[in-house]
Amino acid sequence: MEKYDFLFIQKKWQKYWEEHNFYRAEDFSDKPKYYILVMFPYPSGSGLHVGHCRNYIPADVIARYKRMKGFNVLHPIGYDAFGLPAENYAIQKGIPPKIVTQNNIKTFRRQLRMLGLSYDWSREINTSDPEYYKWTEWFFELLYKRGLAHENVSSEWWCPHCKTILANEQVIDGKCWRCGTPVVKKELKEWFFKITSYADKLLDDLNNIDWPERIKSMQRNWIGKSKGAEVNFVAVDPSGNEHNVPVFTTRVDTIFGVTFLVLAPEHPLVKKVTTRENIEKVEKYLEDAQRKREIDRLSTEKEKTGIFTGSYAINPLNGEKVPIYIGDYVVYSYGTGAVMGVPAHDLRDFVFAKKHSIPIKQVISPAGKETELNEAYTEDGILVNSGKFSGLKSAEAREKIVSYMEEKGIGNSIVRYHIRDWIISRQRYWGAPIPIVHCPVHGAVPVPEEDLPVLLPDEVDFTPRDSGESPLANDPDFVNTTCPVCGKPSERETDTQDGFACSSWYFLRYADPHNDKEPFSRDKVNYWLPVDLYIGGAEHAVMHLLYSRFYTHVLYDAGLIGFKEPFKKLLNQGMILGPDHQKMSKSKGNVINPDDVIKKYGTDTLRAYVLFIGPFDTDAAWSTEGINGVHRFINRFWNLFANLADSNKVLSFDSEKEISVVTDKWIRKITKQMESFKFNTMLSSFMEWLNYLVKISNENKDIIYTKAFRNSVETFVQMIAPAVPHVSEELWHMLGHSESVHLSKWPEPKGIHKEDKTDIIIEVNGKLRDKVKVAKGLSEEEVKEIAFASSKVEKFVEGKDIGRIIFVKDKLLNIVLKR
RNA sequence: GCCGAAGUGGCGGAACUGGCAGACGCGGCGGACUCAAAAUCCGCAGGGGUUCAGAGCCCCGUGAGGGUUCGAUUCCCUCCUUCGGCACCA
Repeated sequence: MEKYDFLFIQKKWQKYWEEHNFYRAEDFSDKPKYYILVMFPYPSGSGLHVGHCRNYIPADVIARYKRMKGFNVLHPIGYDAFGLPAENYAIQKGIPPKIVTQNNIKTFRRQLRMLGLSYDWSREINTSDPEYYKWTEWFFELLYKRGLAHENVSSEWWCPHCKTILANEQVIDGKCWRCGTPVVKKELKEWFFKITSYADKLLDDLNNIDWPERIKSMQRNWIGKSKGAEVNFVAVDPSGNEHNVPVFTTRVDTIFGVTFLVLAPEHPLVKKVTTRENIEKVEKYLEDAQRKREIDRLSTEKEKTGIFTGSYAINPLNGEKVPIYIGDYVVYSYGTGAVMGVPAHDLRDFVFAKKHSIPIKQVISPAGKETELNEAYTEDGILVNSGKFSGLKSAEAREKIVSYMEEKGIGNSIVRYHIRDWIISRQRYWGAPIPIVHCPVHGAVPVPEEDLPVLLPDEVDFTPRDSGESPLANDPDFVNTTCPVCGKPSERETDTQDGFACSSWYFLRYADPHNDKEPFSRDKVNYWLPVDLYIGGAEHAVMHLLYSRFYTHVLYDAGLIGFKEPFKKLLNQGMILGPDHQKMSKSKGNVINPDDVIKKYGTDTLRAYVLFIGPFDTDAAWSTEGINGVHRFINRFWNLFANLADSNKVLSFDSEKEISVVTDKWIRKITKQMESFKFNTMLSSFMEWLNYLVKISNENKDIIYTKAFRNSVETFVQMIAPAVPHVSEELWHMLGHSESVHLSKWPEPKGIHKEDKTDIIIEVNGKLRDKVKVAKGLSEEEVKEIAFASSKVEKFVEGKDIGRIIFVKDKLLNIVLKR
């Protein structure tokens, strides 16, 4: 018998598939389309790791399965090649990023091919290729033309290690998302994309996509919509001048309960309203607040400190005079930087009021009358002490009060968002240039479309700078140009685009990757998109996944595509942890390299193990013993099935029907598991199926020569082919087929009926007491008779009164005793 | 604090719509093969009790407590723990 030579087999079939152009996606075929996409890799120097496998292998299984089911499958791959690590590595080694990236891509390509992934390689893309980034630039201009890109001088987060400005989404816990260095504020001129004008659309359409709730809730959170009102309080400064102080509130129904006002320390009014006798204390407080912020911005200590300014403000609704405080629990960048204090109905205000002995005035009550308050009552209720609004319910009061304020010109309804515009400028070399020319006369002018792409110069010192200036600024050949409008000497924009700009549209390019006239043909994109299934890590929840949705919405509004949401269904794969249950990292020395695993066990074992390791969307630890078990499984079916290879003996036994029944059962079960992405239990099913086949062939050596057994084996091989494509292809041919198993049709159950017996569970008081094998379809009376004949049942029933009988046909009989 | 996910043997994890808890795999134990070991193959195995022993039989058991139900890992309530996210958001 032939030995299972996995390295030979995988090499042989990978070559065969490539030579015969398997897996090419056909534009506009008659078959139904299925677009399955994995988040494309960043080609780092360390190559592919097992984490990639957790995503790419299951995706490939689905792609192969869908092909067998008759779909026209698009399963593409490419490289998210612009970005800091390649550049940093390049700086370290003195090699241009372009070369570094090319080398890394070569490694990735080799490793991806080794995994036997069924990509359509003819559609491979690379975001750092001018043929690609030409269109990244083109989209920048599209956004610019649609009024969605603007330039602003502002103070934003800067990573001192990466030496670039970051978008808000890319600052995590006050640290750079890439390198973990604490960020600082830096004032620079930046380009912004107006994602804020899509906040509502991005929020609303979350309801129309099949994504994990976790990701949706993170996006909702990030967009952070809150409806409320802006109320104009009037502050009176020490010289008697009046100043307007708008405050933002979501609980305008509590407005009659305002007993103080708090300004953020940075609020410009602070200096104006502070009275002479308070000025010293206030200045000290501001200084302390400043220092505190720098020292521990992340402190969980939430003491409500504050200080009185000495001045008062008028509540425009009831004319009451309330003291103005300064407090650092008020954030200047959110809302108006000023808050009305309603201690009776807000937890923080309550604490603040207690601390500063400010009166607490109840205006909301659950029952509609004043009650004793020991803590803030933050629920909705019925208004009390609220003038003509008393007696209204909170929700109604909010509407009435807002209309009243609008009428009087003292306030209005307003919607606030947490999300801010997306800063696109990066002060780094290795990215897509921003296609803008700064003309002394015409200002920022987009580069004419026919002149795109603005090429990234090769010969340049790409070391990043602390100055906030891009390395490109030091290349006169790049910088100096003429204005596209007037021809006057002008300077190019030297910042490059955030790498996320490149990845915000790559899934569209796969539909038409070689188009040099436009980013994609509308027809092709409308044929292939939206993506039916997108698989990738959850870490991109509010970065890539939000930006891509934004681009897609913009393209829809621009009439370039016929759909608003890019990814119909999203799945997040779990992480693969080291054998020590820790995140894999070089420093911990617990990194598993796929190359080594393949050398030892072959690609099919790696694939099967990654599928078997645990539920697809949860983290799982790598186990050397675990992979051994899976390898053993593959060897076991190889050994059994290979027996049939050269034989054309055909025998016939009575037990054949049972084999067909079992085969049918597994077809149904495995298909279901495949459809619901339960790869771990799918592998278990194959193991059980094999255990059955082994068992019956141990009982009777000749059973393997029956038609039913051979059919079961062939069905097994076909169905496991998406998971372990090489060994199944080899066995399929050994079993006498000349066409690829991957071109065969996914097996359907033949509808062979199970034996007409079934196990019925007999319970007494809901406890299992006996199990009987009976003919199917027996009536309650018949089963009852059998049940009461059982000695096991009798023991529990004897001498007791029978209450009722629960009967589930062909399944269970429960005898309930009277108490 | 808020939002989300999850708690099942020694371990990873199964269980359809409320109906046999622990599939499958790992590790463990016993046996076969072998001079021996490895590999391979066959078998056992939730915990406890009863029993000389085995079969058998009984009790307990899905984070804790309560509820609904003939019957709950599954549904409801309260709580605890772990992980992930957001966080003075007014």
